[in-house]
Amino acid sequence: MPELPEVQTIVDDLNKKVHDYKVAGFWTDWKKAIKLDLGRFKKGIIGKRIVGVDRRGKNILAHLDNGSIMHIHLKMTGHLLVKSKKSKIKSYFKEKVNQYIHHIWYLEKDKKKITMEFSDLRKFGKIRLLDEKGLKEDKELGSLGIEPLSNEFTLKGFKKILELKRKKTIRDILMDQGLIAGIGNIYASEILFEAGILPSRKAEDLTNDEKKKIHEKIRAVLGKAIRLRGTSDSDYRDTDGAPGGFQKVLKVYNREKEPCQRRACKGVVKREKIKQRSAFFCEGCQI
DNA sequence: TGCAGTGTTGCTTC
DNA sequence: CGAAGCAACACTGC
Repeated sequence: MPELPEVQTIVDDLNKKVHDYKVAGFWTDWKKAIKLDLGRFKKGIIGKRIVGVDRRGKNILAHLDNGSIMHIHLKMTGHLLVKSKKSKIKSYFKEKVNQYIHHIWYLEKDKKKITMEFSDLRKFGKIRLLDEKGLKEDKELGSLGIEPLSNEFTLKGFKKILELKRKKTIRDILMDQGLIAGIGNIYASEILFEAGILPSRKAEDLTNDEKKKIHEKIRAVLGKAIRLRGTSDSDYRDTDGAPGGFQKVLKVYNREKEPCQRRACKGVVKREKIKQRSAFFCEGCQI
């Protein structure tokens, strides 16, 4: 399940792999994922060059040379794989990812031909096409909150969010895309563990020191996860089909009943359903 | 065998 | 307005 670090890894790789490539063709067997008429979508992308890729929260934005933007959301099980004749498909990659490819972009630069393939087991992923104006006015992207790794995400700004949503739990706030963009279940769990704060704590009950700690850990955990190329706890893969590395250093997420990894803590990792979703935390050292 | 669980987000309902 | 529940899917695990 790609969250900010996974999407950032994909974006960085795409900038290396598909930059300046022209869309020569597009194939799909799951039209439902494309949020406009297929003919219009194809017409809008074919013949256009990809001039850059970036992201907003968990959303991938591929900019084309006519100013329009392909907006891709991988949702829970989406992968973007870039393949050339030369690229070696690793064995762990064949197991799963390949059989769920529902969309293929055929890309060309000079004589080089590659593909970008969207694998999506559960078919929740979606693809949109926006023009420059549409991007600015877009309701969906426009409603996203602050980028937690940007310079604008100051402690002061974070405190303001907590003040605004004082009745909500810190976990809900971290995962609310309209407040802070890009954090999902995995990183919310890990951030709160590192900060030593229980997910059920209400924003209004946090001390200044605790707020500062959480703010610090948001940036530290996301930063470290990007350096490790994301978390492949279940099925995330990068554009080579390779897993990330952060799952090896997860402290609480999906580690129910394991002893807490913090030195001197005799606690055990708990899993609790909070609003239909599992929260992972250590009873011993998160307060 | 069968059914709950899984996670992201938008839509519906109250 | 906000919160809660559910649907969009398909596979895993108990």
